[in-house]
Amino acid sequence: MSDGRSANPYSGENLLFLTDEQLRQGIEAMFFAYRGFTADPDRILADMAYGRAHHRAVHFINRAPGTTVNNLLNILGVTKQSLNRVLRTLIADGLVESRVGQTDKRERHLYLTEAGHALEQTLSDAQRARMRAAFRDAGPNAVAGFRTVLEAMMDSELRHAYTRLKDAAS
Amino acid sequence: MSDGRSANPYSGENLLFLTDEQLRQGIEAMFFAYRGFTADPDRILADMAYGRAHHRAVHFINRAPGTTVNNLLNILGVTKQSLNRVLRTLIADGLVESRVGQTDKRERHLYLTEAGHALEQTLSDAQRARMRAAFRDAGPNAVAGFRTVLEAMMDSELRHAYTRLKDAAS
DNA sequence: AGCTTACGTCAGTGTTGTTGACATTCCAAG
DNA sequence: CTTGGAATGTCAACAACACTGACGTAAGCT
Repeated sequence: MSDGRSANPYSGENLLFLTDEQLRQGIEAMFFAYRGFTADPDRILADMAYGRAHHRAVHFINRAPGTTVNNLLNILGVTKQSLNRVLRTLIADGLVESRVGQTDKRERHLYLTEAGHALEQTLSDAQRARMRAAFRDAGPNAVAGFRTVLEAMMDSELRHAYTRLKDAAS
Repeated sequence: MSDGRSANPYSGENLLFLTDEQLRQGIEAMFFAYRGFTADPDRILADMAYGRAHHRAVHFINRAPGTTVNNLLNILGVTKQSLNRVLRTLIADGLVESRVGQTDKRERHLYLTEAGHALEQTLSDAQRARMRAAFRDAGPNAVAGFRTVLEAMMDSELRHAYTRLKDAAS
């Protein structure tokens, strides 16, 4: 356990927060919390013919309107075939619009329709409500720590994708 | 947004951490971080005939040796048919042992075999390594906040399951 | 004896991931 | 200018893993 890094500001007894038992509790907290995190949208989606994959697609198309399929692929981390099945149903149902690229006609730019925005609102309202309650209960200091740890846990490519989205919103 | 709870210690401009944009960033952080969280075990499991479901089962059997099938069902939040498929392969491959209950012979108590422990070690070593790096980078204060928010995000039943596991380890 | 509980299993279905094959479009080398 | 390769996106088939529903067995409880 003690790796003896002298550059680390937390030394000696303060390293107790890095014991295997602490890490295991962090792992389990992550597991149980993620279940809660997806529970509300999942309940809403269960009534429709959609699943979690549709939610993710709708979320990120709303977040970055006009994004290409390839771009969305990198963010979601699935194969293009997998994403395509989801997009096909969303387009067929009139929730997403796919426009051929102006400069590069190979690209498809994705936009939410009115109905798509409505679904996105419904889903993210539910998810934000839980997040808001958790944030409020925990307080701003805990929220800052929450985000610091999560960012440190991401793969570096995903952290960049996350940062780009974050910065684009400002 | 402003719910005007006077019992809340964070008021006025401090509520900025509860804006929709902040919540959205929390949601995205959760999404990307969870991908990182499962990436390492997934890579290991991909080479075997196992998946994430096997990992979860092995993790919690290791965590609570002798647990019953029903108990595991509640923790994992899947149907018995779903869990059974996983358990059957784990037992057939000699990673998990199922013992008929002493007092109640209807129950099956689950234990990891030597080989089961070996797999659990491999998987949780990989997962803990990432968690440890994230915790160390973020520092103990952030880690405390991380766990506070995650606990607040759980469903209450799951929070109880989580707390029981946590307390049982002390 | 009859009801409930715990567990296992078979059959069928849906979502979501995968690989393989293919069409279209762009671009650059010859 | 043509041709070959790279990039983008679509269609088809398959695997993993969740779900529901129905049924069977053994054991405990009233």
